[in-house]
Amino acid sequence: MKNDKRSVTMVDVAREAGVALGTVSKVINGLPVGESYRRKVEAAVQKLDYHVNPNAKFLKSERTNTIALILPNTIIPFFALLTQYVNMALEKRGYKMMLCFTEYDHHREQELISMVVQNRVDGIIALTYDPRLEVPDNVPFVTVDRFLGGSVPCVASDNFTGGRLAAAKLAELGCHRVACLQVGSVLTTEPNKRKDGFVSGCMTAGLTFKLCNPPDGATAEPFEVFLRQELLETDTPLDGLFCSTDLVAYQAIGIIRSFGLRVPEDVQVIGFDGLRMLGDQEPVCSSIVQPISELAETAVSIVISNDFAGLPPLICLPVTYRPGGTTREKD
Amino acid sequence: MKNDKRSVTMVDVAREAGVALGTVSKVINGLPVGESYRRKVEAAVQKLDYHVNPNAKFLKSERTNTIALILPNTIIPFFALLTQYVNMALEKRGYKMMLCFTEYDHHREQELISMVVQNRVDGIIALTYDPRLEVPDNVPFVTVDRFLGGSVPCVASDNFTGGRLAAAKLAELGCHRVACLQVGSVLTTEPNKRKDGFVSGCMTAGLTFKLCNPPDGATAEPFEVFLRQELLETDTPLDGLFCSTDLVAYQAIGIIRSFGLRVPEDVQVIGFDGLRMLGDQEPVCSSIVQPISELAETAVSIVISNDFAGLPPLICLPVTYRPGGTTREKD
DNA sequence: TTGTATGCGTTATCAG
DNA sequence: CTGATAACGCATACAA
Repeated sequence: MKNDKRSVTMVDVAREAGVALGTVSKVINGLPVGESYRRKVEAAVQKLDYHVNPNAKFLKSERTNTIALILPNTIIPFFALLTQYVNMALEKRGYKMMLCFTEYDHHREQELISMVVQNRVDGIIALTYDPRLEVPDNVPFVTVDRFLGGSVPCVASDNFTGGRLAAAKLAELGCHRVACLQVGSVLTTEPNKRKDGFVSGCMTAGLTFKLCNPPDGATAEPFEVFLRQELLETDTPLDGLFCSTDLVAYQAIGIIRSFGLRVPEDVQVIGFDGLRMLGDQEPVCSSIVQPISELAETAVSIVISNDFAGLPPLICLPVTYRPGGTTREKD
Repeated sequence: MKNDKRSVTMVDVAREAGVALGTVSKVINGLPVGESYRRKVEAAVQKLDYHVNPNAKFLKSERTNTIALILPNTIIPFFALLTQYVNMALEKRGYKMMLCFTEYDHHREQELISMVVQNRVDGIIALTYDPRLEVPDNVPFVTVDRFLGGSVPCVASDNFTGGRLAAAKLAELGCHRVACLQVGSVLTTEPNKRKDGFVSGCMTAGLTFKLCNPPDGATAEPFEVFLRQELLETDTPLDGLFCSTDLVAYQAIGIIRSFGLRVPEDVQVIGFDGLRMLGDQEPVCSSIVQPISELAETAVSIVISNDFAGLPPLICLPVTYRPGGTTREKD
């Protein structure tokens, strides 16, 4: 792999081709130029293995062809997938991605935004947790799953409909007494609507339902208490469960089985996300699948278009249901 | 969040502070400057909210403060973790990460290397699969888990010792007839040494062992055939299993249980990687844990130092054993 | 249509 | 120690 230490510039190409600097620039940028000149330049470019220096280019244009993606981490599968798809969507459009991890730290969220703005990114896609996040007004900014106000476009799955769908499915699968498990969130993030949709769906389907919505904190303790109460210490035990996240579903299933009950025979469980074990193995559970790829595509195409004019403040993408072994499907 | 459209430059700062451009530059870069001048400049910087334009800076310095990380994807947990830790290690040192996904495509691997070189990255960290990968000779290049030849530093876990450790553990835990499951790889990647270490460990511990090393291809079919043979259709069934990857272990455990056998009661299983379910839940299995964070730190510090002189071609980092519910620990 | 000259924001070189 | 001034590589008005 060759690549001269002293990088070759347009001047070198111009000299080699025997034309002027400006002509080379035009050829490179696809502007009209005499055919014979074009050929000479192209030959020289080939010969010298010339490539434009992005720094110099962007110094003039004030653009960097870089979009920042800000999210908590990449350990959580949903974030990992989002990262991957955003990267692909950007690459397809000739953009680079600047990846930033917040680790759920509100302060870092704000710092990182300043940082990437200073780095002159052309846009920001963010999945943050600070309800009072200050958003730059001079660089395109779109959020994923966080509605920060009318002026900041938010791309999200149709969480409400997803919740309704889960309720409808549980009813269809023969459940009568169901519950919704959701990790708290004082702030009104979009995913919170899953619960609301579920409630709505239960009412439509005539299902008896309970809610368990402990405040934040990663422990599964409150779920265990709730499930013990509603599965063991009652004579009308639950037979269906909707969890606001596949991760919650995973924990819940563990708890249920530790009680000696079976999933899906005794309790059917539907999660939300559509994750797979270890990334690409079997589904974690029956789940409302988020269209992560489309979320990424949409978010990217919005930041890049930079046309926030006729845009609805909240763009909802459709979700689908996928059986995953924790429900009793008919067939 | 304010940020003037027309970005403020050093010239503005100089004018505001009433000093010369060069002086501002020195203050910004921490070069010696008269105390009174420094103060004036700093005040002006504050007042104008000035930030250096990285493009302009790097245009001169021919550096970008960016390191490329090239790997298959971020869906596989090991890659996701590596991405995260590399990012952190880079950020700590004031570098940015340019993330590139190969999707295991040899051609893309090569293309991406060219691409990032053209983008003037200051170094490359790569986890690739093309045995004949062409490595640029003008930009620092270090691999993870792939030994490409003496001149390219490779950072890897101590796979051999890990394999030995697994064998020793299985022996210690009372196994007598064990086997090693490894997904093939014609190429001699570092992880292949896990099997070699395991063999060595078995000999040391006096364990009877078998190997199952099907060629590539993601299907678990060959493992099922092998396990059926060695668990059901023999009168000296295995009682211990070492899998070259937690993912393989996960598949194997599924197969074993589908036979009606129990893990760890009937068969103890040790994997390799130290992954956790859904990113941060309980361990996938008892496993030889890779020090992913240290791998990242090491790789980063090497590319950045750019001092490949006295460097051993292969840097092995120590692994540890961690019980994860698929072995019968004493306590 | 092609070539020339200038500027983008910094750093670095040299005179003061 | 400070302050002009010349690059850096490219784009682009403007002149030829």
